Amino acid sequence: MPKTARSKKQKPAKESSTEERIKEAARRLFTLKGFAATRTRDIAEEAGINLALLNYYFRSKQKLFDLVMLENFQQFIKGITVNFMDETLSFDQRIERIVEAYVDMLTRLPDLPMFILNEIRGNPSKIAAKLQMEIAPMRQNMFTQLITSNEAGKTNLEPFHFIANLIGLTVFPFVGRPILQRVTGVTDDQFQQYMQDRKRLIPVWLKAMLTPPK
Amino acid sequence: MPKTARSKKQKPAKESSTEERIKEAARRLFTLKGFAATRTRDIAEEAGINLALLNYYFRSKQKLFDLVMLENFQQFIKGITVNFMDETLSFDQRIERIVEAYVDMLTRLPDLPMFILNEIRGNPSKIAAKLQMEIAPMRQNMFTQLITSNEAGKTNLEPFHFIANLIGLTVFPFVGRPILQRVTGVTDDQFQQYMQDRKRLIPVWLKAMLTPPK
DNA sequence: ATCATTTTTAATCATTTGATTAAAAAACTT
DNA sequence: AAGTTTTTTAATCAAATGATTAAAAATGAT
Repeated sequence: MPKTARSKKQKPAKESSTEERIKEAARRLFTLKGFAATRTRDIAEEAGINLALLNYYFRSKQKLFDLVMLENFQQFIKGITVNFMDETLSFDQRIERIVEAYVDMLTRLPDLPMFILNEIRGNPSKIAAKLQMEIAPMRQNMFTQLITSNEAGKTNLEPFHFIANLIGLTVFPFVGRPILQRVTGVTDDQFQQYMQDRKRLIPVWLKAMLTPPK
Repeated sequence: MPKTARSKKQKPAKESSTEERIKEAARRLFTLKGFAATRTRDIAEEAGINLALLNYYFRSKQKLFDLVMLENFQQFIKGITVNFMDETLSFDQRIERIVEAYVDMLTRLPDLPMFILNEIRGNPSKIAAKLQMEIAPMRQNMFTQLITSNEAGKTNLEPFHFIANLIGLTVFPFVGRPILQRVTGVTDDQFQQYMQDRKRLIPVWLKAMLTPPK
């Protein structure tokens, strides 16, 4: 048995311990290929360990997946909540921060959104509850701002559209990158530069959408 | 052997022939769960046929998948090309038509984009060539329009951003629907209505983006 | 050094899964 | 009806795959 409940020995924190190596190998493969297409033997090979160790540390493929999934998921929503709940920022500033945080996160972890979207589709209910909990306060906050703004006559955009546009403009280029790069013919470097540009552009666009011309 | 090359007998066109039933069952499952997660036995059950018939008609799971994949893919890009190459339409009109065609298509086949995105990610090269071919003329056309428009000083938006925004605003709500509905708390009916609204809104937004305030 | 505990390995198991085969059933031809 | 072809089925195969086991190796404690 692996010493789960920290027993006598000290564990070297976050080092490249076997356990950590397996988890990171699993994260790479699961995130890239999904649950069904990932073989436990591939994970073992990627981590450079014996197949049995995977089960020794994590009991089963499913358990390992759930663990990775949870961590990926938390990573994914961290960007929004942190910035959005900062009461010292104006609405516009929050949008700027969220877009920036997201572009940075997606630049580091470009496969994350597809992974999340796939898993949510596969298990509509499993993640759903968690998601709703974590995101509830932000939703409340953003809705309130938009609705009062609408009532004041300054804007006239449904919160649904605003959120769809915010996420769509920010996340989609990463999700659809393979198609997008083919269609537009941009190089990897150019793509990265465009993503950086969007940090500045998306907030401007979103603002423009809030006050449509006609 | 199945009579592939139309032999003596007449095949009842598009009826619910066994072959067609298998293909449609396969399409549903492949599109919903992806290649790896779909079992041939599930397809057989969904189609209400014996497992061996799947191989009798389509040789292998992979062959069946490739067939479905190709048809899905053609379906997916049909909407753009048809409308975009219509020389009698203005640029603005083309955008309106594309958005409308896409929203309608995605309303009918909401799982298609995730399927395409997943498969392209899995086989970067396989589909890529086909995609590039089919889309090349449209790309040429749209780029030309945008670049001349930029040079004339009327706009100043990179074609890359324009295309990313067009696809992002149109396709993403369908891809991210599970998340989006949770976050915003809208019902299925409301979602459909919002998508219909977006046919009108997206072209307006895109136009607004082309002429940014500052 | 000796012993106990933890970690790692090779071998193996049991199930799942894509595919095949041989025979039965159905459809069609004459 | 008899014969031929096409379609369908049940049974089975072979490989892949998740998991387990028993023993070896490594690590730590006394």
